[in-house]
Amino acid sequence: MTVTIYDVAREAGVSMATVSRVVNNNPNVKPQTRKKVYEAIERLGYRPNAVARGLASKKTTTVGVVIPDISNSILAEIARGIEDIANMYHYNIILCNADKKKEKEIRVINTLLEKQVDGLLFMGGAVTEEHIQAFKTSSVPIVLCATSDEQGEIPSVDIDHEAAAFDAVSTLIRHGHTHIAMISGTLQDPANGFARFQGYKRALETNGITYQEDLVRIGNYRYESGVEAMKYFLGFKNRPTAIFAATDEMAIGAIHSIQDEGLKVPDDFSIISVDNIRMASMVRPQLTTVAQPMYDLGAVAMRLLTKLMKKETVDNPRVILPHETILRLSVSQL
Amino acid sequence: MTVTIYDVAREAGVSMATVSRVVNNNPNVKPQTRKKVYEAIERLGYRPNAVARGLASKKTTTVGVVIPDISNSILAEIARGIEDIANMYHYNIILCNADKKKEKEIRVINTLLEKQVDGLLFMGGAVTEEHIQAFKTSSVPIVLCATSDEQGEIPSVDIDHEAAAFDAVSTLIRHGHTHIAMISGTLQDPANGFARFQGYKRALETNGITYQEDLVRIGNYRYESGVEAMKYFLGFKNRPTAIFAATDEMAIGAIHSIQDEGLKVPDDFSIISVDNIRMASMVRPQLTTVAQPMYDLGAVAMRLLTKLMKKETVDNPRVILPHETILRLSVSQL
DNA sequence: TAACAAAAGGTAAAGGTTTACATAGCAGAC
DNA sequence: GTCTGCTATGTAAACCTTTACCTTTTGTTA
Repeated sequence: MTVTIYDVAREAGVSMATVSRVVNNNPNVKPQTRKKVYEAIERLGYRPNAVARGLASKKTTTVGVVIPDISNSILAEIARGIEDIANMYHYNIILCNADKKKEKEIRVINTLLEKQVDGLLFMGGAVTEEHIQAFKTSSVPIVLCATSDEQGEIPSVDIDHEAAAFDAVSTLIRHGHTHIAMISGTLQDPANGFARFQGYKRALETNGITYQEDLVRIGNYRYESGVEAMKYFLGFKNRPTAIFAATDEMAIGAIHSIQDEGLKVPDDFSIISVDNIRMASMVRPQLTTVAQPMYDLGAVAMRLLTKLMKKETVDNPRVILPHETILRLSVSQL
Repeated sequence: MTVTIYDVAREAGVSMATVSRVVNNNPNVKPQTRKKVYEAIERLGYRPNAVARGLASKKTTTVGVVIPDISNSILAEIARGIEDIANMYHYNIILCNADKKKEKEIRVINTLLEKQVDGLLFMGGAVTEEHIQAFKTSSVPIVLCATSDEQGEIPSVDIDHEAAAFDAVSTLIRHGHTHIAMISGTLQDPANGFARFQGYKRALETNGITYQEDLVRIGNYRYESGVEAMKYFLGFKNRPTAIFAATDEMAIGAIHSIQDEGLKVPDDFSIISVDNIRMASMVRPQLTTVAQPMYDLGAVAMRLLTKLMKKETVDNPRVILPHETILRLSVSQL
């Protein structure tokens, strides 16, 4: 049925070791022999069995990726970066959605380790003590992507969410705004939630603006919650003049909420956010936002992981990628 | 170093076969023995080696997915459907981007088969004779998702793109439009390109409207090419009153092209398209479009594949999922 | 209590590679 | 012609399970 390395060896009149050498490009094979073996492989339609190979060599050339949700456009972009670099280094990707559920995350990490992946790329919500424990049972390297652990024990690649938010709000302030509301994510979420909120607060404080709790509204990162939150601010007698949204999607929701009310962006409200999803420039007015390098986040994380898997020494295992403010049309001088 | 089934067996004072039975939930084990084994597993931190298991059982509980580009939101949504169902049936997914490049597609198919996946889900551009040949060397089932082969030899799950386009254009006609332009994809692409174009033509013909070649503009499915194509139509002395775009993204590009000219949708132009991406309802005016059930496409394809992998008989190996016209605000009566 | 069936557990081979080690062949130095 | 040291090739064990088949134990029935 299945043709094995033995069949090829017999067909080519050599030993199986020689066939193995040919298949693995070991130089110690006479060109003439190599040719015979290739011909036999061709004739029999031999396909090396990567599972057997993995068992014998203890390497699977496969890495596990746990991701909250591949249908999220930001994460999909990161995943593309991961896959491209993985591919470049001849690794394949086993992808697992875990929806930021701790229990599911732990479960897929274990499954992935059972499958003997050569490395693990983890994207998720908070990295808890329980995660760290699961990571510690691993004999293969692990890199955190677009998240990081409190203690900084684990190699990671991320942006500085706090600074990104700080820059966004500072841009608003530089445009003369002082009455600035925020549409935040949940403060339980360390990166997109808490850190971005902290950046907002610090920007206000740095510029001598008093933080007001009622100017912060918690959303769930999605469009609808942006619409919702903005409706709330629209109800104020003393409306803010600018809105900082933790994500582009919520910002776009806010814009439409404003427009549906017959008001204008940026004339009546300036809007800024963090992310720079494709949609940010596919909306009117185009959204001013602090770009996070999504593709690079994935690419750099995967590159780091390849180094770790090859046991190369890495200078800095905790990479912070730069963010960049993209000025478009949703922010104007007050 | 690594703890094996032998170590567990010794620790629990049983044979390795018993450990294997316990791990695989074979009922022929005394509860008491089972408990001893579980305790030994716990004590030693034993983790079954899925690679060895795969070699012995000739099953990897892994399926290969070749996808054009995971960062495309439609495909990411399909992928999510695939992964959810895979997960439900305890399969993992090896994901490979192939960018609709034939050569790359063939290569990853071979890699995936080497990795002994239990099945293959293929999304791509055209399914050529060469693809069919590659599929034929496979001993595991293959399902086409969001594509299909001319000959219909291979199980597949897709929508009827021609009918979807037909319905879209018919909606325009029902609203009184007769001067209808199309922003198409490349006609080399069988599904999103050629089939949708055919649907456009058939709808015109069915309603006694003469097809005019200069009312069709070829784009690349993306926003910018929608903007571009619409600019072209805007240059006409005798402008069309409605636009059918092959994809939502191009339709949104067209809308903005119109708005940037100071004109209005749907007052000056009605716009309709096919897809129903998330963005379609996050844009003003909200886009009327023919929805394709993206998540279900993936989910149903994966479900079909599980049946094939279990050698269950399937009634209909060529599934066409229904599409549905979503009336929103970009189309109005002429 | 004998006889038998079913349940529980054990033994060993098989699965398809890689790889450490051994051997054969051959060129060049002396 | 012998010895040295490569290069080329072969042999066999190891990788960690599953599983077919066999043996022992347990339980049931007459």
